[in-house]
Amino acid sequence: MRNPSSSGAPAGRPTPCCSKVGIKRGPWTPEEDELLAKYVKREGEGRWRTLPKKAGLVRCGKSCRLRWMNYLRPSVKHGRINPDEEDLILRLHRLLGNRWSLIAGRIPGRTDNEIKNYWNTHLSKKLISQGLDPRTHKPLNPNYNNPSTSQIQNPNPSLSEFGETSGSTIKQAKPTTSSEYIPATNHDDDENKVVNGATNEVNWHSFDGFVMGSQGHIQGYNNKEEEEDYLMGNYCFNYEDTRFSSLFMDSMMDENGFGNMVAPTSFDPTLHSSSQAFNVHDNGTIWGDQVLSTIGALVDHEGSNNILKDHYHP
DNA sequence: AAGAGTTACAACCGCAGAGTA
DNA sequence: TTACTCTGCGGTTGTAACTCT
Repeated sequence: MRNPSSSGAPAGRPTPCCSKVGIKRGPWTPEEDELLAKYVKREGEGRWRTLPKKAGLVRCGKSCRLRWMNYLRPSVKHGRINPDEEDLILRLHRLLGNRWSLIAGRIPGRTDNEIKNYWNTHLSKKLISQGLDPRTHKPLNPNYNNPSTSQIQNPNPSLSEFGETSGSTIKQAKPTTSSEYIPATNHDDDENKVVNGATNEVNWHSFDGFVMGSQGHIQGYNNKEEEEDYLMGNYCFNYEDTRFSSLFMDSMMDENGFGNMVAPTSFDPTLHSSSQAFNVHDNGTIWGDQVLSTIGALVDHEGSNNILKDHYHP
């Protein structure tokens, strides 16, 4: 926390906006929070510069906005970041870098500030301890042999980076690149099988390569109808507890982000609303439209890789 | 028990882009 | 086109809380 009694900028630096005489700084009191929350609920967000005076606060607009966005907003989720969220942060960071607002926009209830803090205090150190550069997610030392990852058999390095072993033998989706992509319509193709090593249960990659899972478990069809829908090209994800699985992300990415991306062949968002397409718990994991927007972001981010767009809008 | 060291995170800063007159 | 304001972003700081010695 900053010292509430401190005021003004250090000598030699431009005067910050909050350094005006009489403008309060530092931690917010419950009374201030209440004033701000009441005002924003009544008048809505925006016009931050004039808000403090109207709300009866002795703060600068910037400070008010920050307090609202990062703490008071009803949609802000308080509490520890769970392992699923952590996994998603890692993967999104690998794709997007330090674009905290973009990352936060895809993790419900979490703010960019919170994610940035969590990254700086936890995840960057975690990657370093695994011998990975937290900026690039690549090995700091190419010769580094991380004992915790060296036994992972999965050919996709991103699986092992985050300790995701799950006890299953996972057959990698076809190593397809955007230029190589061939619509996979033959669902008898063993390449799309996922075999659970413990149970011998066989499931199929959804999206012809993506696996939608539940808390790291690999899921297949819930019933015969789903299987038939899938085979008919009408497949729709409607699991009760479908997560934005890390396997799903893995199957979209290689260490460069997109080289292993596989376009869907049987999923058409124009046929299924996103909420129908992905039915996800509200416990901090991803909703359907966010899955789709994430996919969109992945594609938009690179610009050069339009396989999903092309597939949806040929 | 106490001081030193470390961690977590709220809050501040400067900058850049968008919008507007 | 330019100048100005507003908003949002990412980097950084400072301190309360916690852990270690």
